[in-house]
Amino acid sequence: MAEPSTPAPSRAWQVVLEKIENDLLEGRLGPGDRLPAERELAGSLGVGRSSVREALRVLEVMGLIRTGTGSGPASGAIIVAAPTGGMQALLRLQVAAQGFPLHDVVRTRLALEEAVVDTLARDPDRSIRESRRVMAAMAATDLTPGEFLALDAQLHLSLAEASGNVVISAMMAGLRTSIESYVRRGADNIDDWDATAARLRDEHAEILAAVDDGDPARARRLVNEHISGYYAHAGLSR
Amino acid sequence: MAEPSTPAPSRAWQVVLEKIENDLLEGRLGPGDRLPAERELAGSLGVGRSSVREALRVLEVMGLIRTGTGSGPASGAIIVAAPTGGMQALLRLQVAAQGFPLHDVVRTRLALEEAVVDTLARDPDRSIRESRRVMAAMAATDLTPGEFLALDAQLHLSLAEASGNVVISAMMAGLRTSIESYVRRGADNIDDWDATAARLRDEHAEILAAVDDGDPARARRLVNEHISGYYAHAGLSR
DNA sequence: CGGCTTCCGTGGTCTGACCACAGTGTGTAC
DNA sequence: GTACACACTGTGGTCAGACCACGGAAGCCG
Repeated sequence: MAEPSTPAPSRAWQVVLEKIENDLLEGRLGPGDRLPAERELAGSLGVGRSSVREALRVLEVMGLIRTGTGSGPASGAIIVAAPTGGMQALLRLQVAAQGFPLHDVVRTRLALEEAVVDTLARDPDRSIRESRRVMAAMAATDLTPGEFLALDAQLHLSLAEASGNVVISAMMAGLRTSIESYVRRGADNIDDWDATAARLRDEHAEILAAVDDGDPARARRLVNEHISGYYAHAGLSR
Repeated sequence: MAEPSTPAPSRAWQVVLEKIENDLLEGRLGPGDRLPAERELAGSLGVGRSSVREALRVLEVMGLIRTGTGSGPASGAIIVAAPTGGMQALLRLQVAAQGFPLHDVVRTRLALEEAVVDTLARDPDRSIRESRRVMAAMAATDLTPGEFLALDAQLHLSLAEASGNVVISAMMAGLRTSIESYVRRGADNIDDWDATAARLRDEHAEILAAVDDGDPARARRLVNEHISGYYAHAGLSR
């Protein structure tokens, strides 16, 4: 069986990427560590600095490193492993390039969101205090649709974070932002916004109640109706 | 409310990325189209060619474009929107950088896999012919653990594809490869491989049967036990 | 001792120069 | 007239070198 992880790095920047990934896997690099300077990396790997920079750029956009100028501990490329940023960029671009149909994004969000409330309902130890706080903020009646939707996003994201799954949190955040502009546009299609907002508030309360009651099935059903209902109402169902 | 999509692109490569993303969103670019030449892009945007290349590198790793040398229709940067590659790279790197804990990856896979069989069981029109074909191939008794696991991955992926959700398919493929090395290593922890393989075969058959019967709940339960059972057996549960 | 200046190493960027590659066109030999 | 060989052109891939802005650190001077 061949080595799938080393498929002949024909391009110089792939050499850099691979070297860093290996250092990561072997434990030579970890969160918080600083990468060697670009010029040094280029010299030690026998490639040009521009190739190093292309690899670092990829890592930066994927949310693995953060780069800083100047000197001191905050300078250079530092492993941060911030998954959300990378997932957001990937999903946003794929949706823009029509690699990810809007409908599939919504369906995926549905699946993940159901899993989140299912987990929360099964585990009474998980704290959803942050979610309650956001929900309280949404009770204000003088919110613009934009503000309301921003809080709504925050609420759903806080639930994902409460479930304690970093991967799902990152995916949810990414899915959400990738369709953000469509959601905003969808709000314009809604005639009676106040009534819709009131309904959404009620649904949120019901979902949290189901979680508190430890009723995964009900929470699943409610969250499904909540999301698909909104998309249908905003004319985004297809 | 500010413009979240244009947060002051302080870096030159961000200008390029943003320009391409906007062209994508406005429909000026679409799958199959060719991007302007690097030198031309650099000139029209007022940035250096190296900055253009950094942006293109990001797009390439994310699976949005494919670059080719030489001349003719296959040369240059072409929009391909191949989501799987980008998702694989992202998840693999994030797991390597410990941004995504193994346990969360497995739990996410569980959630998505359950959603897949749920969808398939609810919709009798979905064809799972490919999945049956792979399952038949797995019936061979002379497979090495590596071959068996490769077919297993193929089977699960084919189910995701049968569900017709590109996003979930890409995520599943990415999650799978991101933990591939651990799965392989886990196979070594199993004493009686033949017995394990036989059990996995049975479980696959049961899952497909539940799908055929149109029983989403049973399919969910079986697929959950199938996956978490294997990880527990291989000592990867934590 | 305190404040200021200089220095140095970092990433960020641009420019120009090659190379390999693959079509295209042209010229020449037959 | 045809067919083959060659140079040409435009593409990405890469490298080297030169700046710049930034920010800490060391040294200098009052």
